[in-house]
Amino acid sequence: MKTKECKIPEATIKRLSTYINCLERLQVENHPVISSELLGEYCQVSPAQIRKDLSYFGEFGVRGVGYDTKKLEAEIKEILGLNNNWPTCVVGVGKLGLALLNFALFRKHGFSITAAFDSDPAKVGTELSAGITIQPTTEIEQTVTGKKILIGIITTPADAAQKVAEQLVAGGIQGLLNFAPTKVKVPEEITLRNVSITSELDNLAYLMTQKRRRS
Amino acid sequence: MKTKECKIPEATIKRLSTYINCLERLQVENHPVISSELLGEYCQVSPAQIRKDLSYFGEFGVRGVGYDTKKLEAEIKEILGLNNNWPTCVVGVGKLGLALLNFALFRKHGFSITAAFDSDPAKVGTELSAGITIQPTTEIEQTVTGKKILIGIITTPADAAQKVAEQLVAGGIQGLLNFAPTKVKVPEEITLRNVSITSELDNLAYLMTQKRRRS
DNA sequence: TGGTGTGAACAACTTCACAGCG
DNA sequence: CGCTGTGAAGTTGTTCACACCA
Repeated sequence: MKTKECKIPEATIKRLSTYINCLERLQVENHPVISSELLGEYCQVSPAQIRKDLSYFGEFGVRGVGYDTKKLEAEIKEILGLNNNWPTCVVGVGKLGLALLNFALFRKHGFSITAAFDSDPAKVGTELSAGITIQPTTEIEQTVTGKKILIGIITTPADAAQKVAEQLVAGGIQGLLNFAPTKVKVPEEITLRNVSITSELDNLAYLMTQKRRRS
Repeated sequence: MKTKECKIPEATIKRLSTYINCLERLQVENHPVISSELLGEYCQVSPAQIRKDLSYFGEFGVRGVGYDTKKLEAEIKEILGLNNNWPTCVVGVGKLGLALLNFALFRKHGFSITAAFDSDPAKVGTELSAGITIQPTTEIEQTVTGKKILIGIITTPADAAQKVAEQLVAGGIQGLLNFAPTKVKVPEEITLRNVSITSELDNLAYLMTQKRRRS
């Protein structure tokens, strides 16, 4: 056992998240116990990789048997901090913003969206599900502070992203997930992830072009 | 010069995509030429990394000066294969699907969405912008074949994703981008990328939990 | 016996440091 | 003189192979 809580590869964290999804599916399909071999097949990761990933955090398996799916899922959620409740808000209620607001999996992972903002006066005042009403972006700072919101999801157009990020920071946000197609800059005490949807497609185009050129 | 077209790190490809975005912004902001130093600041990548990334594909800069922003953008687009026209379709016209259908940046990168499918009879027949009408998922195979669609974007719920993937493959698709929160499996000649939105948030939660525990 | 946990070998990626050129 | 292009050094992440234990 090591349980050294530092120097964990970022890639490991990314995979932990996919293990959760697979473990949920495995429970539904009535697998109370699973080996790293089979789990690897399910989530397309090598068995050695899975064992290594888990070994950073402790010993969760039983030798000669495997892992208890339910227990392991709970352990990973604990590791990732998904057992907390994370008050979250969305800025930019376009199609993408709405998609995220309605995304059931978020709630299951501990993220509860408690506010939504948009700069369009026509949208402001619209009641979304569960008592959330779209507020104007001018109220970002005070609402984030008042509701103690910790995570902000930015789904605005590129040109609004930086300003919105600054408003969220001013309100005391601790983490930001930015879907706008431009990178935003925030003070380094804020945890930030820039997600680029286009780059995924670009990547696909590159791989396909390679295959085409090779043949 | 090397121009060895193999063994390019996947991370490099991901970054090329972000360079394009920055270069576009730089042109708007009237920078005809840029050094790796400054470009690095813009897209939050080290200057050495940028030079190394580009050196895999050729020599695009002028020593003592820097890179021509416009030319470099064009070169990178060529490298990624974004100067082709990629006929693309979307399966699953929920909020996320609609967001992608309306995403202007896709067209700029050469992806033209030419069909949309949904299993909900209430949605079938709805005309989206530019002459695209939502078709039933039963027509996936024949439409993909008929319109010679090369890329499929899956934005269905998890339980429909695998079946949809198989229908797209049957129609002759060459690349798949899967947004459904489950991994799909396809023959290995198909280029596949699974995108997990939840895992981005999970990642954020982990990083924030770490910070909290440390302090 | 069978599958985990893990150090040690290996592979991939990033940074350094400086030669080379406009 | 300044900034690119790049081998070589350093760092980070993955796979191997086997000890160990239910």
